[in-house]
Amino acid sequence: MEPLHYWLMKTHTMFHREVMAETARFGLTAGQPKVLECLAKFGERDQKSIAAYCEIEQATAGSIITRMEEGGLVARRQKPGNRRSLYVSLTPAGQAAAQSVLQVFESIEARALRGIPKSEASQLVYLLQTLCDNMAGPAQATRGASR
Amino acid sequence: MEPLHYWLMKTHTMFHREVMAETARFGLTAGQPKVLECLAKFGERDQKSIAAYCEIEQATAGSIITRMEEGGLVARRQKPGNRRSLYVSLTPAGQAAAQSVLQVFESIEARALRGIPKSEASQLVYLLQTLCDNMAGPAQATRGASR
DNA sequence: TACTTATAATAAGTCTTCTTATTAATTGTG
DNA sequence: CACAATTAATAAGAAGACTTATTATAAGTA
Repeated sequence: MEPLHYWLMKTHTMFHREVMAETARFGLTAGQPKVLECLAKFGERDQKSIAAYCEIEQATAGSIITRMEEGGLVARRQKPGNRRSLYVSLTPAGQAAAQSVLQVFESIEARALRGIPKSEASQLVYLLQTLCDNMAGPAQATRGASR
Repeated sequence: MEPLHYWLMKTHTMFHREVMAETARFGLTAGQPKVLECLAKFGERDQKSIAAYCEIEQATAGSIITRMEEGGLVARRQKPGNRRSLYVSLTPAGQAAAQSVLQVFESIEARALRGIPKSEASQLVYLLQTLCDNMAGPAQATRGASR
């Protein structure tokens, strides 16, 4: 049987593929759904924190946001007192797209979890979180070393 | 708390990031570890089936393999009786790289699973497989419909 | 056998992603 | 206050990923 990382990759890829199949007809491209989700959930945000949420680099976020700005989904503005950060927010068109994206996420997730008891779905999320915590930690469980 | 798909994305991204941190010093780029894993596990293979294992498109696999061929990791050849498919196999250098990749995969996976009982790790894989099956199935659980 | 359909790979174009380097602004320290 | 260090964004260049279209080969059918 294939190892854990194979299924991690496959599940993620399939989810992404389903999302794109549903959202491409709104004109969204690969990087955009997550950015829309982020802005819908947290509101106006600077590019650095959008990148962090989406698990991509700042430069990548910047180019995706530029394309979204050109497409009229988001707007960038400066806030008084901080001329360094750029704050990104949804335009009305962006809000509409974001709502569609959230619905698509929900419906695909519901479909993926079909037949799985709620307790096991929670267990799944818990395990994934634990994996992330472990990977974020020191490379070796060097018992007391690290930092 | 973030929804399932967020953790799916994050776990996958972190795993990939760790893999690249360990393999980039061998000169491997992002798409190559999975191709090496595929060839190490299954031996000589045509590009279509490599793409299927890696969950990428054929055209993408082609360009990754071209780069790997230029780097001396793999070789392409035709088999008598089939002038359509190209069969890809590891060179000695590719086999060495593949062994390193398999070790890296194993060690990161072990680290990610630190503290998680074996039974729960199996449960995790089972759940991920179920998600894949569900997503591959019909879009609506139309109770008896499908095909 | 000839024609149609299907299959494997490649080509071209766009977008995503990364890394490294640069620029501008902010913060911290002497 | 002036200078150094940090931080946010952008620029540039390479690789990966997708889509659509093309080419060559193979298979199926009339």
